[in-house]
Amino acid sequence: MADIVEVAQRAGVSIATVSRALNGKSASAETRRRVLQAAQELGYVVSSSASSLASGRTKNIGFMVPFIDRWYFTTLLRGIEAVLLEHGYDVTLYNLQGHEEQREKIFATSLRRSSVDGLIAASIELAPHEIRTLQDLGKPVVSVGGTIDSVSTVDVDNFHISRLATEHLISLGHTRIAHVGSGSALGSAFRLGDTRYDGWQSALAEAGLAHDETLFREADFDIESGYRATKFLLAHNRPSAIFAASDEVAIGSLLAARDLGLRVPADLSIIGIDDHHLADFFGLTTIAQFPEMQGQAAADLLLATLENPGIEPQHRTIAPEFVVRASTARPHDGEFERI
Amino acid sequence: MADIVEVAQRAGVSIATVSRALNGKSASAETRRRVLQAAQELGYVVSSSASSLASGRTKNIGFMVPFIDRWYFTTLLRGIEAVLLEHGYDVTLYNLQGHEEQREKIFATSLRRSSVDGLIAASIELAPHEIRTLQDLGKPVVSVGGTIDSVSTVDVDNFHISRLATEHLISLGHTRIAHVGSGSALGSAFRLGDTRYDGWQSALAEAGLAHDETLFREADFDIESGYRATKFLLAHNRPSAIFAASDEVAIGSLLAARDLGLRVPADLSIIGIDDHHLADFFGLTTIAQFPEMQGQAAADLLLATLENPGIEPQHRTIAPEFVVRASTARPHDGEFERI
DNA sequence: GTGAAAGCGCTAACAG
DNA sequence: CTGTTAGCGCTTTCAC
Repeated sequence: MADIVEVAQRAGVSIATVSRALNGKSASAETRRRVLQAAQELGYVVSSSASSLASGRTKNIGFMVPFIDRWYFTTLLRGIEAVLLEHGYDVTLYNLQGHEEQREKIFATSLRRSSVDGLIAASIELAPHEIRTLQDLGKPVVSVGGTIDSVSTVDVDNFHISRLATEHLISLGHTRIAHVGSGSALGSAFRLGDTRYDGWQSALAEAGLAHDETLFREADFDIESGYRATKFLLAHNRPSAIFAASDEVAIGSLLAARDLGLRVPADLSIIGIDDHHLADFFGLTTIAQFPEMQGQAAADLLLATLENPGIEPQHRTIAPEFVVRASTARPHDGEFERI
Repeated sequence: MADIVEVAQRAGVSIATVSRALNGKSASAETRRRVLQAAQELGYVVSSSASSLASGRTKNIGFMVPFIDRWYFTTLLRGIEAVLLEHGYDVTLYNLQGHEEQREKIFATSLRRSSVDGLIAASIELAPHEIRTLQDLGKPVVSVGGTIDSVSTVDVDNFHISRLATEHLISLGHTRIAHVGSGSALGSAFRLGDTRYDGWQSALAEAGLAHDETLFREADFDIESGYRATKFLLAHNRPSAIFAASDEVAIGSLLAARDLGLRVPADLSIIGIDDHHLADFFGLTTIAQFPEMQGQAAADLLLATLENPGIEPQHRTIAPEFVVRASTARPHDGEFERI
């Protein structure tokens, strides 16, 4: 593989000039053209290790997630990738999902051997010493779904979203509105459970609806958990509507309702959060939170910080959007039909 | 961040000795202990770019996928990560899912700036010039779900798996066995569609069942597509059993059957492939193909090649496993009940 | 705008 | 087993 010396010879300039021309630094138009052409002809691509060693920049950013096998994170990743790749960055994945030792290794070694220029951390609850490690890195970090102080953050307003969802149900005339969410299994990874619970409570209180804790049921953020929680709810203290903390949970609710012979939305309204790719298929009313956009925003913020190290941490909130489909209606109103 | 010189001073040895001690090369026990301690005390971690530049090894491997937001790939990734991280490797993701330019950039730049020591490519249909690029890299590649010549490969025997699935249905007494799979949208990315179709045909022929092309219906590898294909099948030429090319497709079939008022398995048996995490929830009989194991095997092969560059390309086939749940039964046999 | 030269922090011979 | 030394291939002053 050709190196910078060959390019310099072919272009008839010094290697310093090649470096500058290729990196968009000062160089005459003609020189730049010749260098570009020589590089092109030789199929030259800069060696990342040499470039990193000399410049301190790796053109690589880390993406840290508590899980990778969930729609939210892979979708986030796609948004991040799209903008980062366009700017010549690769992304290496730090998945905290594995064993505890795997997690320790990531913090103790992977992150510290400075193979990334910055980090995007998604929905992660970090231990104090882990946060210290990140800070000591001295590298820009942007947090998505924000749990890290004094770094740029992109998030959605979960409290607001939950209120929107609950208010939608209230406006339809529901008074027995249940909430399923805030599971414990993800408790240490997500912090949004509580916020969503609070938004639900808040909307209920504002509408003058009595607090009824038996209308809340815990579930992890997946279909199966939503299914079980809903079955319990429906058997014990049947609500006329359910606000599920995610679309996957809501799909579980949908399936549970059907297994019990209830019609949605005639007998039970269901609303989720996400606009998961399955939401359309299941005719689920939901509140879109655009993870891909969140990823793009996070990447943009990181890039901005990389280009302007002195910049203040910024905060970007992605606006949610209501997506009305067929899973919500006025109580006992059968005019809607699922799929 | 401390560098190797500091460690050398603190340990009272030369930097070469530090390097050796840290890399497990020859060094006396006592020296190694002192070096390790000094490094520990200083919080020293080798600079990856310096190390890469000097050694030619990056401790980074690339994982290339046609999509990232599918169960199969994320599960594969988890297997890969587990073994790679343990051996001190990071993994950077090359997702070909984006725009065409994104794909080109990955091949033209990302892969060629030699920031990885090797590559694991999953279920990707590569263009000839892309294969050339990979070969020119001169780096070990292992392919999962194999479409690349002369590199180590791990896969499952899809033909065999399809036969197993179909034979199961035949042994139950079914004679009208449909197949839904082999979608076109993924046609360029996967090659397993055809193989699965062939296995189905083969088992049918061997059992002396007449070929009936109307019992085949195309679907992409997701729930919605499986749902639509099954609805069509059920309306036009109703089979007594369906062999779905993946569990997600099978779940679509399950939902379609229910929406049409059919009971599974009393009125319709359904079998999938994967042992997707939702399979258990839906009571789906399936054939497990263990993507996590596939990932581990791929990583093992890659590591072996990295340690022994001269090694011959190897081929590892992961054995599938039958998982009998509640979605298959003899025709008209109602003794099983879904969930 | 361009070239010469000094590293970036480490690894890998080569001696000893 | 250990120290000395020569790079690895670039980027970045510093002069010109």
